[in-house]
Amino acid sequence: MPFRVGDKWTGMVIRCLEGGPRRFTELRAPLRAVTPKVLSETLRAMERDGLLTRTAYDENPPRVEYALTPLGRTLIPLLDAARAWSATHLPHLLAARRSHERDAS
Amino acid sequence: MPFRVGDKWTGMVIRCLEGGPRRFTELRAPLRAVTPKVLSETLRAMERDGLLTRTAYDENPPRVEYALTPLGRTLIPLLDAARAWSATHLPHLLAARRSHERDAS
DNA sequence: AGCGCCGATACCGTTGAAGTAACCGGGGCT
DNA sequence: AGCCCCGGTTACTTCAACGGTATCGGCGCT
Repeated sequence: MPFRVGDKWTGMVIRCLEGGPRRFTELRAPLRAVTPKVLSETLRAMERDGLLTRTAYDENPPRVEYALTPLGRTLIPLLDAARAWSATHLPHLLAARRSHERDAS
Repeated sequence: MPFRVGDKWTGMVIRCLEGGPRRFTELRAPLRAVTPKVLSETLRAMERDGLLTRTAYDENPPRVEYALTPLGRTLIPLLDAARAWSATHLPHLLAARRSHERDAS
């Protein structure tokens, strides 16, 4: 794929926007670990790819809202599928990994 | 996710193994661009995670077969879904990207 | 002896995503 | 004046993935 849904943050941004538009700081709150720089890079890349829209309101304090486009929403089922896979199979994978660590030790 | 299906090669390896076990050089052939080093790194990581098995036959010349485990096969539907998404929506995404490039120029 | 096959491994360099820390401007509040 | 809020930007650094080239060991073939 020529773009990275597998980016560290793209998927989580989509999850946060599922329920409707969110502001920059509203995105930062649930994603504690993301720095403003990385978040703004992620958002700009997603806007460039037509996955979300950025709307600035000329108010005070400034307000900027990010919202998924229909194209962005088409990714939700894929994320759901990935999440379902993780719920079902990730324990097996981690168990396999641990047993290999045991072999090595 | 704590492991990278989004790795550059993991998905393609799964595709190549869908139809049955393959040897190291049989994997290299369809994946022309992959160097032996990167392929063996990918395969070892996948084996560690229980996605495939490695079987060495003590013959001459040496023969090693890689085969998907049941766990590895559970990823195939996800790859199918990703491929279907690409077929349907990737053109839209690329079109959006191009129109942003035009804005910038 | 020299060469090739197979399945790698060693060493080293490049690249790009991600993280860290600091700062900015415009407005309002005290 | 000094501080906070919001929505970022800039410069610098770190780190793992990826890639290129060279090489290895065991064996057989000629």
